[in-house]
Amino acid sequence: MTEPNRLTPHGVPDHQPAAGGIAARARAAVTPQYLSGLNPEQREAVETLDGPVLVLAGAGTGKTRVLTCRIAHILSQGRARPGEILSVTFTNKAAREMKLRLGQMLGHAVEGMPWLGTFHSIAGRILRTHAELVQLKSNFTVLDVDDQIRLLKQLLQADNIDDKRWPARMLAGLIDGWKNRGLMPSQVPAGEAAVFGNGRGGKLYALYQERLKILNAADFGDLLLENIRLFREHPDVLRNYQNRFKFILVDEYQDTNVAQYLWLRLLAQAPSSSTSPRLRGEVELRSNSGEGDSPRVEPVERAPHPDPLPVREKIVAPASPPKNICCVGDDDQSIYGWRGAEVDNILRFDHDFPGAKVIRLERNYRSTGHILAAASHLIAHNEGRLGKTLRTEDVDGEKVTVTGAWDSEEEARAIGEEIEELQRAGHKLNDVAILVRASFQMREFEDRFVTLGLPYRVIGGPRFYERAEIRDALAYLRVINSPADDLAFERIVNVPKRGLGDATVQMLHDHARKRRIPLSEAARAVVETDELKPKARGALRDLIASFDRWRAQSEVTLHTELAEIVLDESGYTEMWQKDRSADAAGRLENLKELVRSMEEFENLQGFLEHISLVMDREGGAEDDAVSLMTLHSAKGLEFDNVFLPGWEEGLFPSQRTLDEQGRAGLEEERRLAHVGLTRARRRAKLYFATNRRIHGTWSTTIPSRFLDELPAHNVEITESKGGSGWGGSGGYGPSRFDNVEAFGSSYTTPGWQRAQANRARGQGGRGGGFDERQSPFSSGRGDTGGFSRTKRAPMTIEGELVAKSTGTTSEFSLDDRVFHQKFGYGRVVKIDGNKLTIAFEKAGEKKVVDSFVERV
DNA sequence: CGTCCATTAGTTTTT
DNA sequence: CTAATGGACG
Repeated sequence: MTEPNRLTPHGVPDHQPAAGGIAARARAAVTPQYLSGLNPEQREAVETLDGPVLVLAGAGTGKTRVLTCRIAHILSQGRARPGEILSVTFTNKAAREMKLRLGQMLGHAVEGMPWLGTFHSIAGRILRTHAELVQLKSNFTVLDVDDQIRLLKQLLQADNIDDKRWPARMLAGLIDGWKNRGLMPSQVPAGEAAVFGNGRGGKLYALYQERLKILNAADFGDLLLENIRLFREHPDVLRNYQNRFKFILVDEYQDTNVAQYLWLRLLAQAPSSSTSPRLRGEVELRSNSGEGDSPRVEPVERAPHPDPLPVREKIVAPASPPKNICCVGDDDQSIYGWRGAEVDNILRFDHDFPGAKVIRLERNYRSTGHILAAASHLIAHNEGRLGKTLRTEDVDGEKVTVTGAWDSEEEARAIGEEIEELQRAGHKLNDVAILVRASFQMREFEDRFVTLGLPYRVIGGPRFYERAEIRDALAYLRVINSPADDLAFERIVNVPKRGLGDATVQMLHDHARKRRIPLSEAARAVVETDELKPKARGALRDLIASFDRWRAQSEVTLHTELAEIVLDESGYTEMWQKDRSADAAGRLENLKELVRSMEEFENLQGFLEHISLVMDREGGAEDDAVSLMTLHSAKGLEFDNVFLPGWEEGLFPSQRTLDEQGRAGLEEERRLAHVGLTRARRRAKLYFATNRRIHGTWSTTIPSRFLDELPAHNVEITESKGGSGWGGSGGYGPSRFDNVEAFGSSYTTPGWQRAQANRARGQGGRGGGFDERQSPFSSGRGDTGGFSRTKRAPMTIEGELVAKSTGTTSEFSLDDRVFHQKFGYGRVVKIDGNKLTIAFEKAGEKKVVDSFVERV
């Protein structure tokens, strides 16, 4: 119906012929062609080159187009050369897409943008050029998560910390969190450092950093953090970059964490003459907290909303002309808060960059009216937002559908059938996506699709370079390239099996530590002694000889050939060829792919430097298949038909997020729902199941509150097409539980009984309706403020009761032994109306509402 | 040193 | 219920 309008909203030349470079075009017309296709707001965002600009770009409003056009504009106006534009994205995919689009727009006039890339790749690149200044060598290794954990395990062992009680994984998470917040070991608040390993968390962080330096390695967080340190300790280096970058562009600004923010801030400061007070401020800040364990002077109080750098306001004097920085983002699509992203960064942009111009892009070119209205109405329930109103000129289209299913199996069956129906109606499977909250939901769909013979592909999952076989292969190459890479050496010393087990490795470690030499060197020495059993000694000798041989060959052989030789001679390929398991063939295929991908790089060194940062596999999208992915990985994508299963309390919004992040968590979940809905161009279909198996046991669920928050006018309740259903009733709506009731007396499962009990206890006969303002189902419910609803199962946020059930006093008494679905068994220690404080045997003390526990 | 069984935990994910 | 990890045994 509206195809033409949707595809090229304003005749925007998405695939402009590459002919006649920008210069020609600029000369030819008053309005260059790349500008003529933009709407007024987009155009303003592109043409406002001076000073700070914040572009609030809602879903589907042409964000990437604005960014690329802006770059084209800067170049064609002669305001900067390609090498003077810093343009950062979060993912390689986004960076690649921008490069591609720029190429299309500019033809071959520009030989790439050297400073267009991800935060990490650009920071890493800067770091490599000045590695010595931060105690690294320019060929430092970027550790993957696996190496990181192994290194931490070693530290824990050396410190005699029970890694059962204090898992290395947890410490890795903490350190990552600190790095995300831009905190060096000395800056970690004492209280936080103490939570790990009986107060040794901070010390371990410091030890870990020390070890990294010895190993000539950096983890992902370091790429930014060490870069920040570099800039702070060496103002001359910083000034060099400040001068170089005339324009800074940032994509997905809502996802920046504190470290990225600080990094940007440093670069965005106006380049200053040598003795700028601002710069001195920066330096002093550093020298205060200095290296080693000098007393920490700078203030780091960071509650409740952490100010990344309290001294900041003094550092950046608003007086100086602000840098030309343009950040593009959408606060409503911030879904990575749990990973350290600070929505705050976008919310306070004009505070940080005084005089910033804020431009809103609100014209949506993607979705139909109903979908957009549903998404907008839903997200309007969030409090902490800058506020945008998306609008479309598209037709209303089909209403968003909500379908209830008996259980997750039926949900999968129903969606499967709908997809087949779409297929029969001539839709491409490539235009269909299923977006789930959590990956465990995918299984059911995969099972179903396999039965149906419906082609599908899973997006996301383990990344290419995270696969064991890829990391093993890389480890071999790393050892060849850098013999001191202990982590790599340790990884492959016994892969494939050579009879060099823990005992041998342990002894190598001892030796290496005593002599302060790398493992491979220790191995060389130990082989000369009789400390090892002849068998192990022989195996180790062979291995060392192999590495010597390969290293010699690497001087004269093409790196791709070398890789083949190594994989072959080490017996690694053979190991997988012998493997009879199902995925062995795929692994061999991946190894081939790895070798193929090496061709893009000059040499081994260059390949290794980039592999961990830019390697991601682009799965063959050639075949027509349904896409199956999490909501998170769907960001930035769009499909004609989007299925959104699992809209149930506890799953979506995720109870865990609510528990851990409270109100902010709920808002983030809601943004996730908003992202999900706005992925759809033509059809958005929501589902909830009444019963779902979680950790193997069935439990009854309640429709998501987000369903209630949809505007009734744009939503249609449909019947499950899955068959067995609930006796063909109207599905979701005021009557649906009644229907179930007639049906359900034959059910005797605990889950069913619990559902009955809950209903009887004044949760009402309705699990929900739509927003009452417009809801045809509403029956005088309370407010819609999100938290104090009455017909909703009580939910707790941060242990606080956010939804009251009835006002009656509790039927529980002190010391009662109770059972809670989530927390298990416990004892009542305090009663406050219907709020109980219970000491759970496993989960500790929690405040819960009485209707969620039963006496046992 | 390697294999097999038991125990345990169990969102979201980029770089 | 499953996948992954760790400990005990051969």
